[in-house]
Amino acid sequence: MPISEIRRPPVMEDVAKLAGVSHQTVSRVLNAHPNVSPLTRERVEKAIAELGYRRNTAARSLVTRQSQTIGVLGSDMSHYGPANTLLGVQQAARDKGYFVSVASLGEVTPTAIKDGLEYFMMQSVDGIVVIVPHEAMFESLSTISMAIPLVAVGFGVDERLSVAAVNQRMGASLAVQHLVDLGHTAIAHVAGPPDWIDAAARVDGWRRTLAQAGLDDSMLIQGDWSAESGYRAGLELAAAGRATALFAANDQMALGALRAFSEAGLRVPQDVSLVGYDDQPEAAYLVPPLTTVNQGFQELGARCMQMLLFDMANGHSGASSVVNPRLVVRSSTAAPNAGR
Amino acid sequence: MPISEIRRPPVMEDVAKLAGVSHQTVSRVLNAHPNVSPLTRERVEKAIAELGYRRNTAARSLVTRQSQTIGVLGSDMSHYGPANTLLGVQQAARDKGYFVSVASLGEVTPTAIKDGLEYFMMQSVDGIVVIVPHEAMFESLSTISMAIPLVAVGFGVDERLSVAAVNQRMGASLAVQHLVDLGHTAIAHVAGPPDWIDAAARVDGWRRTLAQAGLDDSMLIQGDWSAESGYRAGLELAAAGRATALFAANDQMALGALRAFSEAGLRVPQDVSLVGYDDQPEAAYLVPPLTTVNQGFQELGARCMQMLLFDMANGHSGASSVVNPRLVVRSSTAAPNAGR
DNA sequence: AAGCTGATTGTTAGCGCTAACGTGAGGAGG
DNA sequence: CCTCCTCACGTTAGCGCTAACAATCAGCTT
Repeated sequence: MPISEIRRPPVMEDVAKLAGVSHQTVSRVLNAHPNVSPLTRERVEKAIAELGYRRNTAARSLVTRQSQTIGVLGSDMSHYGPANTLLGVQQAARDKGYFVSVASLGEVTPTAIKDGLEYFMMQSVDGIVVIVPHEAMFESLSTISMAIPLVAVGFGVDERLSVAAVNQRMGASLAVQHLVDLGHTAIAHVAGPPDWIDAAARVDGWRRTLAQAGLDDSMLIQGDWSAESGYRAGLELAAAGRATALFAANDQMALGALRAFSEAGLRVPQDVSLVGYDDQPEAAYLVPPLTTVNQGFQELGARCMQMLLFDMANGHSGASSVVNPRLVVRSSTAAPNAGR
Repeated sequence: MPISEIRRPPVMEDVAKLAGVSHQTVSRVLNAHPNVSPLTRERVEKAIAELGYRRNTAARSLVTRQSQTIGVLGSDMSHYGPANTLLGVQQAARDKGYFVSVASLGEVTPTAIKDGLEYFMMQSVDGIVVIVPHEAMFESLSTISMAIPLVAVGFGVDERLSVAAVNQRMGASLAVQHLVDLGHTAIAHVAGPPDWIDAAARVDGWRRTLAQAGLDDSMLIQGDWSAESGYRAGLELAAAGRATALFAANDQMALGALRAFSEAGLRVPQDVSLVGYDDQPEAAYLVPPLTTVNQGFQELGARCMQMLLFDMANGHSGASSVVNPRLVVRSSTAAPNAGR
């Protein structure tokens, strides 16, 4: 009697039958095992092509206990930095033959983080990349004992965690030192949200560089990454009239400050110098073009994957990989009083 | 003899043993089947909690032939629109209890697209969302017969495909009509890359609205979404000195044009009015604040998931869902010659 | 009291794949 | 000429789960 011709995706057995071999031989061909004769291999490959066979990932992971996917846990993906890091990780993962499963945290709380990680454990991902640059994350992560290799991106260095990060303190130093070198002595800073690790590190870098130069570090204004907060900070600074330079913790806040200065009748860079952070593509097209700090996000993602693969092969390393940022000087910075 | 205490994740059988029931009863509890006595349910739940049991997704998908994940195929995720659409889809998927697997196309070619889709088929995703707003994608998609429900985001409407999109023509019309209403008669357009569907639709909207008003549509400049291309377009326009208004196909190009106008000594909006597109958060903080068109990306993502779920339940619908954009008037637009 | 009903639970048989082991043919070595 | 080994394959036994079916037991009906 004829087997009913239900339309269902071909399985290994179908390929085996067509090639006149056992399903195990098909498996061997698929997994590039050595002991298969070239002739058999060829026949199997032809059968695979003919049927359009694709190996069932679920069955495969069930038995191998590996899924060939890495989970990326992120938050605040609407921000430039995290979004681009994700892009970099994705690219790198794909190059290494891994699938990428993404989970976005709505809010950064220990509970949400735990849920996110559980979500990945359920999918039995082979590794996890965490792009959640918040202090809270750092703490949560240390308390959760993970059976799965995990690499955190953008964290401060800590031996309990494998980390890939940009040296934020150095980036901030680069920016502030540039202003100091130009002769500025009253350098303000609009910071990012204090619970962001990167933001805190930039504040720290700003403060240290100032201290080294023997300068005052009292002009710190709290921002939240948004252009709006930069605008408010700029207004405040213009009203106080003390600062001759502003280091903004990202380009968007710099953009906001730019508008505030413009409204207050302050010219950039003649009356006040301005440095951003991130080097978003738009930074070069502001009026005036923005001096800023470039972070290599693509490279960060690649390094991250590299570390993850290492940890996956050799167990947890607790290593860290630090990328150095680069100052990009454009025309929003000049010597103080240049225009007077 | 004692069973060896190898550290391995607990399985259903372990839970069953602890709760004194069969593994099938555990399965029933997990799947919220009706006929389980409250007492048993409670004991099973306690056992699950105690062991920290998590159901193995691979085994589950193997037998149910569903993976509870939807695949998102994207390209150009570094752009504001696609990135935010992804965010919206992710959010929506998560709300509906689905995992999200992301694949990014390096280049938009039929081969790459086919690879991307195969990649998802291998993972046996339950549905696919495509965020690739290129003409090429549109064509490729129609030729590939898909066994898996698929929704395309941001495409033109086509009955072969289920589509969720923003009405780009309407958005462009809104922008251009606003300029016309202000009294402008020489309205230029910097377009996005011609192979982007959205870009083409905006050009079309610009052209139609102009035609309706009996105005000239010869001032079309080709851009590529980047601020840099907007800058070049602005320079070109300033040199020609004919246009009194510019409609840029996105905010970044508008930003570039802004700088070009500033360099050329043209004031916005007194000498030339400027409208952007996307309403990125920064748009409100440019100098001057940018009039632009807001697209609801979150909502787009939600609609998209809604359609996908519908198609997953009822088979391919070929339906389409269109979101209407909104004009946001700020101070980069004014009546022509307002300053003279 | 025998039979029927429905609710609750257990038992069995795979899903498609890989790892471990089994087998037979052919060549090397004694 | 027989053993032993190697290569190339086939056979078998699960991986952890769900769906289908079987079994049990209480509460009714007739």
